[in-house]
Amino acid sequence: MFQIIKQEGAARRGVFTCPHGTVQTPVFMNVGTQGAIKGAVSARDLREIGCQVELSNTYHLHLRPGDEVVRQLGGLHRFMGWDGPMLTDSGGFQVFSLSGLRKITEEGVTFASHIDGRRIFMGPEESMRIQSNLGSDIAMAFDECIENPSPRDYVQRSCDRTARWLERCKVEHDRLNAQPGTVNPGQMLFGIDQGGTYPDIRVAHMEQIAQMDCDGYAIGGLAVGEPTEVMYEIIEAVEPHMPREKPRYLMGVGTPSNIIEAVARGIDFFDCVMPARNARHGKLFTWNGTLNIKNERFKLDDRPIDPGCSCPACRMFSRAYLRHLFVAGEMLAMRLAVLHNLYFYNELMSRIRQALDDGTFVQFRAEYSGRLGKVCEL
RNA sequence: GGAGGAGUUCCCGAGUGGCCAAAGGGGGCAGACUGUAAAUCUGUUGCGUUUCGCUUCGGUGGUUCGAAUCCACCCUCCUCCA
Repeated sequence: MFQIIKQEGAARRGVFTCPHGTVQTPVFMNVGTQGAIKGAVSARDLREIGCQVELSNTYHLHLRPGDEVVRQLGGLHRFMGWDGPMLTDSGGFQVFSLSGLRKITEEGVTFASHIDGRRIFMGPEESMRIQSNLGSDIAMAFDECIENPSPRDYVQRSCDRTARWLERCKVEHDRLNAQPGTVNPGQMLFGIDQGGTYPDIRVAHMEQIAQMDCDGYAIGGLAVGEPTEVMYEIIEAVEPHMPREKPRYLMGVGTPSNIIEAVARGIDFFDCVMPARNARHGKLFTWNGTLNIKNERFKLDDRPIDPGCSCPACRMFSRAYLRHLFVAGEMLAMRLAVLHNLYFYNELMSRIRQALDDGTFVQFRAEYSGRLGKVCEL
């Protein structure tokens, strides 16, 4: 399933095989929560911007249009027109992001739908059932993404519960895969490490779930307000306890610099809403740092966003034109910006893989880790 | 020609004696955003030597301790009647 073809320090260059194709790692998964990348980007665009894995969300698709609807239409791949690898997040992040609208018990989580307030119960079994109906290649375990900061005793209790939930996920997942008529019987399951900023809880939880033979392991609950250095320390603490031969996924991270640093610490999979959301808000990534395309300084700038980029936006349009589209509130502004930022992220991963192939990742990291987070002055 | 009404900061628009450098919107400028309740949110928007000073509410003059606010004249615009 997962083959490591090269290693440089803790960094790994691998190939992961899914029912819908192989994935070259390290990889960034493009987030299309409701079956679409926000900003008018379709599955058709994903190929052009170098997307390998598309990510969608269990909670959101369960509410709309309903996972049963998606199942009847042949699964999410067919529904949204994406035939490549796909991961579905479990709804565990919504336990965090919709914290004002839910109640947690041992059984699971009761949400008040953010759309109409309707009560939605989701536990490990429900999350697995929904993800099975969606037919993704990788299902994520149903967890609680714990807010930061949280008291130690709460984090401990939550992690214990998340571990019990994983056992239930595993049982239900295996049962559903074995059932006749399952949309994607080859669907895999990734477990998720939690533990807030407490290294010992993190490690103990990781050791516990590592024994459950998941297809991959994720570190969740990071980049939720803790300092970046703390995030790196947690990754360093947990990484040695993650199974070597299985893919590692750092959930919801992050900035280009975060990704480079996490690859250096042994992570293979990433996802983040940042490139898409920032793009919609006019903040663009370039190889010389970030820029806010809405800034007045681009009013007469006839150059592309990034001269070194060959995304659909940079191939045809100037900064001045893009700025105009943003200021004028044209939809095209967002679409072009999102295409650019996602292209950039996918290209970033491609260059990371190339550096690992060439054995030059150390140099790559030294050159770009700091630079990509700075403001682009050019 | 007659009768009414109106001129406020970049724009629209509140304010009818001191708590007003002046509400609220818009526009402008800038910032935030990390498993997406986000095409969202925040800050700022007269000048300066910034717990204070200066200039500003069509113009000029006046009343008053104090005027965007009251008075006189003037300028401009709008509506109705002839």
